[in-house]
Amino acid sequence: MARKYIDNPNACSLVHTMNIIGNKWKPIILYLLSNGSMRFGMLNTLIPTISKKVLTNQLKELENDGLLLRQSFAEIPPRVEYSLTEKAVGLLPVLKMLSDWANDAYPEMKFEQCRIIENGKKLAYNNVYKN
Amino acid sequence: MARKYIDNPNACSLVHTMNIIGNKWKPIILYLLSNGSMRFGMLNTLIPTISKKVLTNQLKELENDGLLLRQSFAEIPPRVEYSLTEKAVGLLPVLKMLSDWANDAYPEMKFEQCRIIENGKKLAYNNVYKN
DNA sequence: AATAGTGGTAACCCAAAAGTAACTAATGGC
DNA sequence: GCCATTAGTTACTTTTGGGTTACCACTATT
Repeated sequence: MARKYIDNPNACSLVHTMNIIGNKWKPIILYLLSNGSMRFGMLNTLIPTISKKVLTNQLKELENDGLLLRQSFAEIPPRVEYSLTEKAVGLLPVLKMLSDWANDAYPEMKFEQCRIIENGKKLAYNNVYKN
Repeated sequence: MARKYIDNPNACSLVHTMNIIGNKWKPIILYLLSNGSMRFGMLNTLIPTISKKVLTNQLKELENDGLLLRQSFAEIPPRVEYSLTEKAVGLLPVLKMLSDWANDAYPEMKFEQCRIIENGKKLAYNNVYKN
């Protein structure tokens, strides 16, 4: 009687990956931070539809999972910089592949080019997220 | 005054990808089906912790997004076979990279090897999911 | 004296996702 | 005549994720 093997050596780690980044906001956060470190308020501005509470929460979880580095400066008003860890940097090419896949698999969707411009101090990215 | 560009040409398609596969069950379903087509009951058995209602739902969504092919045979008792579309096959290497990344980034987790064995007709995979 | 600016937190609410248990249709086998 | 079998569905409950508003601490600026 023949044996049939169903082999998923990767299913469990895949589940883990999805637990870490498979939600509404985290891939975007990682993508934004791939441009370099960024302050909390900047992230909040660049993702205008996220609430502060949720952004705080996502950042905390990403930090706990070792994907983000959080640097808090003792200044007034406060300044907190978030940046990617090595782990997270290793994930970027895969995220790129995921988005490339979508562009390829759903050409009819013509995904927007999310180019966001900061001009000078604050006004420019204000302009952008107002649009 | 220097302009600073924050470029995410991929953010939107990435969001789309996450909407399609970024949840608890879908990557596992795709991974299981990468071994070939499979019946509803088999999927239900191999993912013992999913409820039938949710499995039905996930399969329906995957089918609607063009990742799964559903073949229903007019037999009694009913037989329904699910298999991957070309789109989904194109996604497999990326899923592989995601799981490889987790294995690499979290070596301390020592993810289980999810090897599931079907022996003959039914008993074997019964044995497996009972464990 | 008042206000703006920053990175949060606390209390509360809501909708969507997921889980549970019972039920169905149609047939073959006992 | 009765049960097992399969791929669901239905109705109901629970859990989760996310959203909203208000508030705080501390200082520089007006």
